[in-house]
Amino acid sequence: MNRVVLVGRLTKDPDLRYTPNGVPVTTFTLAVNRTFTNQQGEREADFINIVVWRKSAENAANYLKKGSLTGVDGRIQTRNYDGQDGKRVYVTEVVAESVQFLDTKKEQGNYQTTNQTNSDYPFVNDAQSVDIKDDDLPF
Amino acid sequence: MNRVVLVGRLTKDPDLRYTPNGVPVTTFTLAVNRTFTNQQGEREADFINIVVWRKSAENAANYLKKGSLTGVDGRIQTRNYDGQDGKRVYVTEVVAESVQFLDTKKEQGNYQTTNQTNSDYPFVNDAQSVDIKDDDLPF
Amino acid sequence: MNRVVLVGRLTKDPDLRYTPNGVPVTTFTLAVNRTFTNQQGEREADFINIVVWRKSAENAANYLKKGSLTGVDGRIQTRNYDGQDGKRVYVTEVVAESVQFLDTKKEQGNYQTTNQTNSDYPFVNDAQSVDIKDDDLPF
Amino acid sequence: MNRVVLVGRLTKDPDLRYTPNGVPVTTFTLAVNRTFTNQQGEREADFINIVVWRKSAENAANYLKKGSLTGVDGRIQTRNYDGQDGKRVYVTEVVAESVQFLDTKKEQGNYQTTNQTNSDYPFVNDAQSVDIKDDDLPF
DNA sequence: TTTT
DNA sequence: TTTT
Repeated sequence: MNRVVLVGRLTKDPDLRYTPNGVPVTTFTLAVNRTFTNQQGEREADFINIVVWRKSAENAANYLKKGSLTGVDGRIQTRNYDGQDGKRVYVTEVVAESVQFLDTKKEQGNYQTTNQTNSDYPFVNDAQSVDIKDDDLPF
Repeated sequence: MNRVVLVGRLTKDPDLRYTPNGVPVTTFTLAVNRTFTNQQGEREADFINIVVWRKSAENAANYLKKGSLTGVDGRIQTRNYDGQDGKRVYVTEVVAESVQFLDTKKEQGNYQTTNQTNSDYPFVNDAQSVDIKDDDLPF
Repeated sequence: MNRVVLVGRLTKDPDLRYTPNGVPVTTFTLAVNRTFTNQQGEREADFINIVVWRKSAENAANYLKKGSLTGVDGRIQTRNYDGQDGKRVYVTEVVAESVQFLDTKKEQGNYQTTNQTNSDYPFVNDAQSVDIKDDDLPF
Repeated sequence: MNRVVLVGRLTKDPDLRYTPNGVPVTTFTLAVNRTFTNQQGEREADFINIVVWRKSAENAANYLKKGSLTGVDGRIQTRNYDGQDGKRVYVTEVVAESVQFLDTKKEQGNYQTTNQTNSDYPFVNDAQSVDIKDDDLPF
């Protein structure tokens, strides 16, 4: 059981790339405002890295931009790789299964489904079946 | 909106500490098994760092140990601090609002509530009202 | 563990009432659009009844209206009572712990915390400590 | 956005049926203990109806029984039909996308994915693509 | 640095 | 009894 739901705004425009096998992957950071204030009475935010695969990746890249109010439904993923300085780098990010565009009049959503092979299927998802090379991911 | 629900097992015994003002804080890592297998047909896990505050921190330290099946309901928090090598360190972790012990017969739960001041309350929570010094946190 | 997160639109203006002891309670129905289409290629919705207590109830009544895009974080509650025709009526609804207004520029949120006694506290919540008489609830 | 996560115990053995087109569907009720107590100091539960489709339906029927500790990840669905007394009946239930068996040593999970047609796929899901006749559902 |  |  690993479930995450977030609503926040993109800190920058989304970043669409392709894996060596041509699978689209979009990354962006969501700023999610906290519901409480800190000692100084300020409302802070958490900055959460999001990864979206396949058709949803292309939709996110097309419809989202810096500042877009966005809902994300997905799961937390951890991975690690060797940094350029030789030390191990640990990454925690959210793999989106669904991205909802909340700024538009019709708040259109994109759903993906897990481990999909048949890609002419309308709701495509997750792409854990695809090799994720660390350097394909911009985070 | 920032919501996380996890079920997994502790990778080690939990670690209970106290802030300078005496607030209990427990940390542990949850291994959450994935529902799908990788290229080699193996089932992998995500390793997610959890922070629990106040009464729930003490309960978690008392009732959980390495391997305990545990449910966590909380939110993702990001923070950063200057590492000993001078580079900025970015941390993503889950602040638990509720921890449920799933191994025991009665799967007893602990609920905390946010920004609580009155601590003789049975379900105490979150402690964002408390100064969190980075070096109080073991992650 | 009982967690619900929804984003949808109010089907009507919210309904604010008070319990006999003067506790505010607001109810409304959220239309949550599905991510998939039915046999006829239409996109349907689920219509989910929401209950909000205390300070958040008053905020919801002030800031929300028919059509407002709204996020809800809460839990599923079931209860039953004897209907006027003598048969038992079973109700399933969502008790909101947090309501987020997604239409406004600052998408202001309201957080409540559970079983709160001290009510001059900024984030008040849930009111399970309060007697809920069935006929105080409009559903 | 419509997400539900529950952990609870089956109130009875699960009920496996098949739609006219042969699609397996299992239903059961989860008793989810509340984290707080009522006026009398008792800990109550919510009783939530769950619907599981396809492969997960068969797995749930095989592995779960009355009392099984079970995690459910899914979405709230509302529907209505004409009751035998001529009045409209309104139903709120949770359609499970994933069911996790928490009693077993390996807490095996079952994942489904949405709107799947190709059923030799390992993680099959949701079956909203399938006609749901109201009288196929025991609730 | 990882659990069953 | 349903929203955009």
